[in-house]
Amino acid sequence: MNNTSHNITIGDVAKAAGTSVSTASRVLSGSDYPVSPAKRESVLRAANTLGYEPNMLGRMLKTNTNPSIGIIIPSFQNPFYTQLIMGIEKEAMSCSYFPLVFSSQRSPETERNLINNLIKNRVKGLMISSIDDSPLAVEHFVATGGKVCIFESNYADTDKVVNAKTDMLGAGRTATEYLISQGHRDIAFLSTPFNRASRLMTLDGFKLAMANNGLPFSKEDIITVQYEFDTDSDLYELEAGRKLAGKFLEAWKKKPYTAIVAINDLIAYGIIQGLQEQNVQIPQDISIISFDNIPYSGLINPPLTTMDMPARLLGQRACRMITDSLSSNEDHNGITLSVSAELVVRSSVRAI
Amino acid sequence: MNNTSHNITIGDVAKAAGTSVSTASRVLSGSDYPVSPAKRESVLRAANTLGYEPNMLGRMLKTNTNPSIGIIIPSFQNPFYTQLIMGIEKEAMSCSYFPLVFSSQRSPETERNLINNLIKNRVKGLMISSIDDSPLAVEHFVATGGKVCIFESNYADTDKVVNAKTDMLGAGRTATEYLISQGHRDIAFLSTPFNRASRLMTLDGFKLAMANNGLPFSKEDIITVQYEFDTDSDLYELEAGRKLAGKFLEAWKKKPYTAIVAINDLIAYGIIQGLQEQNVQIPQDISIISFDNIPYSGLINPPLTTMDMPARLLGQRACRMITDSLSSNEDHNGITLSVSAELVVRSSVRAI
DNA sequence: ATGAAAGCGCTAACAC
DNA sequence: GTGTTAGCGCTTTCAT
Repeated sequence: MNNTSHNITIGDVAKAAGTSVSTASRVLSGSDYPVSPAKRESVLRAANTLGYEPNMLGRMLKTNTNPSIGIIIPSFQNPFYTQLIMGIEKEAMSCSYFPLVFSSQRSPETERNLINNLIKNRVKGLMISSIDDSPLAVEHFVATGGKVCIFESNYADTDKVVNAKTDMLGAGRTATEYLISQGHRDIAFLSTPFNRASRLMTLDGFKLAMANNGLPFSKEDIITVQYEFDTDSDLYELEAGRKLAGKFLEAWKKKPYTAIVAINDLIAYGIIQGLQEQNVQIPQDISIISFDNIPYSGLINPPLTTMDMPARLLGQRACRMITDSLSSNEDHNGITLSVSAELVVRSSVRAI
Repeated sequence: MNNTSHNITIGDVAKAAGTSVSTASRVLSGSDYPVSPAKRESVLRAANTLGYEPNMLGRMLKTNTNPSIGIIIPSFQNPFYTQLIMGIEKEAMSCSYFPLVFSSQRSPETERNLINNLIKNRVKGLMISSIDDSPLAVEHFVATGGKVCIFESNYADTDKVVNAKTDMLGAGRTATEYLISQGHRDIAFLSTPFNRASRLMTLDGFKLAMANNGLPFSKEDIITVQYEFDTDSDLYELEAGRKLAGKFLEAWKKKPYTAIVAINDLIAYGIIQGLQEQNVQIPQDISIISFDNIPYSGLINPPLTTMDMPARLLGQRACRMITDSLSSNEDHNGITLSVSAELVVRSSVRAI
């Protein structure tokens, strides 16, 4: 086979089939425009013997459409996002949309570049868990006529997009109430910074549950670690969790905590690891609960009690919103999709 | 801002700048063709005030190039692939190539579709961990002038591509020798089917180490589980591992195994889980070692002794091969890139 | 240094 | 039902 042979085009096919390019196009593009069975057949055969592959670039340029939808997540390392992607992919492919998955690597700049590239490629759908502090890039995307779905961001919800999230207020509340039901009263809340709306919601759920049960809590009960970073070889969350464990150990000297709520499973893994290194037993010495229920949470020591977040389902539903508005061209902006979390009891919380 | 306003093109910019489209193109496309500073300036300003975004579709169609490289992995769920992606991404972006990541979801058909879509989009670089039994799709890709790197596949290596892998023979051997050095003589090898070349290599390493140490082994020592499948909500490997545990328990009745080598960490997690459910203690009752060293392996119970595979490094190096041959247009086909694994001792193997 | 014009591969009027 | 043709947005000869 000759590699230097020029790319074969629809014109070549038409010539070989003895038809016009329009006819060839009509059959090759799957148009419903009528073509006689005979011609159709010969076009198909010609295309086949020539090994014709349609050039999507030409098609997309002409039709000003792009059957892809862009997906941007902060990291491939966190199974929560990975499951989200899988939900989106499944839905997208079933609607013949092409999922284009990118990681911003937790860099706002990379995220902006990614969005810009999407614009340049005339991609019209975007689903994103944004880590940028500004909605500008996303707004730019919608200004060019794109539909977007935001899963998470550091800025306020806007009605120019569809928002999709798990009900973190409810989840935070349920988790905390479970701790309380097991007899815990002195509970610490360990988290990465509250620049993410979702983390704030979780915290609000925690506060609500405490207040509803007449349990006091102070600012000192809320422990955060200041810097987000992406180490090259490790899970960032594990590092953060270990740092959190260190800070908690300090706080523990001043107040007899019996339980921890951790902002997510990965962070919890890090906390547990940090604590165990200091010989604190879980759940004997301290209980811990968190959020996500990623696939490893039943495997670690101790098996983690956590709130299951239906990431796939969320991805699927959210994707449907976008594919819908892409094909119908009527948007669903301003609506907020919400799925709720469910308690999964394992062994990291003990009754006292 | 008016959403129905037509897309602004290079022509619009040229008009606003009072230049020809050629001049506008020369500055906007970053060409090194000489343009007077004055004109350049006015083009830039016009582009900026109009909010011009170059249409990559037009550019790619005209230049017959696509600055993207396609990446296909079997699943987003396995952290090994996830780390591989991260290595590739890093390298690709540093060379201004755009990484396009897809999951075949372990479906050969999906994989073929994905490859075909890449061809249709005139993407010229492909890095793949293939699960297809046939190299046809990949060969088709190279026949259209593409460069490809194969990490893993079920078919024989070809010199039409660059192959990149971890030295599984060496890894299998090292792992087994470690077991032997700890006093183990009756060792079982648990794996998903040997349709993957890499699994076969690992097995060969195992056999080699056994033979070199004068240790007998029979077919019965090699335990596999027949079907690969992708459950919707769980890690396929965990299920497979649990099944493997069941089969091993049977075999154990007939032969006093003291150690297991598992084909990878995720499978090992499943095996451990299955064994622990039957109250077998690890490593007291049985030792286990595996391959990958994914980030969770230090966290599970017991912390897993495993061979660390430098997935990121592999991804990075392999990507460089492809970007190189893409920009230089001289290919590196036929060469095989190999990185070697390293033993990480934790607590799942005991000396006897 | 600049511009006019051809053409990448495709689809969609429009005419027949 | 079929074919001719314009043109999507861009780059790149080729003149000047």
